[in-house]
Formats: sequence, C-alpha cells, structure tokens
Amino acid sequence: MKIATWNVNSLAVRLPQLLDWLAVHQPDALCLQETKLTDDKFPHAAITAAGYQVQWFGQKTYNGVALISKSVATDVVRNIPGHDDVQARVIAATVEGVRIVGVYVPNGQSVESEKFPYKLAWLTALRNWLETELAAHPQLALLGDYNIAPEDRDVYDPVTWAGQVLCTPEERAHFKGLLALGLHDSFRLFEAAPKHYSWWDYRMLGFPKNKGLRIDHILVSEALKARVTSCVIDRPTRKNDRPSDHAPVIAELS
DNA sequence: ATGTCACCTGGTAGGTGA
Repeated sequence: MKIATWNVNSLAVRLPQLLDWLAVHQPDALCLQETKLTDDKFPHAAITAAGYQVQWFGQKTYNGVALISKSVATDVVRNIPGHDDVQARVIAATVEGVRIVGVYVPNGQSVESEKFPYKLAWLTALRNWLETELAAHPQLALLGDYNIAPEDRDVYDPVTWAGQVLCTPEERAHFKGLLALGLHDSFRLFEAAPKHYSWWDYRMLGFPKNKGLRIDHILVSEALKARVTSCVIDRPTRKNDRPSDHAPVIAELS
C-alpha cells in the first residue's frame, strides 16, 4: 500500500500535474492540501475519470483539503470534531483498513501575529482528537503539511530560522506531543541526514540552492510503523513547470 | 537581497497569504 501527501498550492493550477502524478505513482491514498477551491468547483470528475475515489472539503481562496483513494474511503470526517473552525484544514477517512488523517496545519505567519496562537490552539485540538482516533483506529497515519520543521536538521539555515515561525520551540513541542501519542516520523525511520526538505520558497532561488524546510510529514502509529518499508520526498515533482512550492511525500506499507 | 506565486477585489494595479 502506498500513501502520500502533497500540498498542491491551488488545485485549479495543479490539476494537470496531479493527474500526471497519479498515473505515474499510483498511490492507494493521497492527501492534498491548499486546494483553494470551494466544494462546488472541486474537479471530482477528472479525478474519478482517472480511476480514483475522492473526498473533498474546501473553502474560498485559502486552505482546502482532499483525500484521493483507489478504494472506497469510509467514515469520512471533515475538520476536527468539536473544534469550531471556519477554515477547511482536515479530512480523514478509513482506506483499506488504515485510518488516513490528512491535515493542513495553520502556517502561523509570524510569532507576533494573532495567527500564531490560533496555530497553537489548533495543534492542541488536533492532538486531543487524535488521542481518541488512535484508540479507535490503531492503524493510523497522519499526513500533511504540518508547517513545522521538527528539528534543526530539517532546516537549511537553522541559525537564521531559530525562533521564527515553523521552527519555534512551541511548535516543535507540539510536534513532539504528536510523537508522544505513539506516532513515528516515517521519513526519519530511514534517513538521519540533514538537507532533505519538502518545501522551498519560490523566492530567492530556494529550490535551485536547496534552501528549504522539511515541513510535510507522514506520521504513523505504532501498529503501522511495523508495516512502513520506505518513506521518500518526491523532489522531481518540484522541478515541474509551474511547480507547487511543496514536494509530495510518499510512504510504502507492506 | 522578500528576488515568487496564487488568490481576491475591482481593476487594468494593489492587498493578502504563504
């Protein structure tokens, strides 16, 4: 089973690339973030024509998530139950017996912004909900754009980024809180080295200079960890014409 | 060295978010 996540930064722009990507990689489940489409405009027909099931949850202009799967997705949940939020950031469902939770964690903008406490409160709500999800679904994967670089080795210039949003101790503590639930960072099961990133700023020649951050993650539960045989960042997709600023992340399960 | 990209509104540019 192959599961993946990709922040497409506008599905209206990236739909042709998505269809190409599905044909090449044939994932069993793919979580999308930043679709930036209201539900009435979601291109479900093109995705089903490609042989996939799809669940979606969007809003105008910003955010928006979707879950694409080869087999039927059941018990679909949109956003965090009990956590009032006008922003569309979560879609979860069960695919082939695995609970797939796709998230677009708030960016936070800057530590001084009012968006930063919103991010931290959102992460607290996510953790609390996941605790019950994990109890109900021992085989669980949490995939998405976390907008958190967990450690300095996930940052091209840790000195410059120290204390800045995506790298603050508070955000990293929230990431560790997710690990404390018994989740494991799939990528780090196989690769300990720095300089592996999933996002590169469009500005300042970020990608050509490999000035990036690893902020897109696939965390897996204890039960699922035993099934993970690989986890890679799909850098070539970041080289597309009109690329998203994020590369997909892919994990293989036995 | 904030150098890009995508969205909106209300334009034929400017503001916002990432």
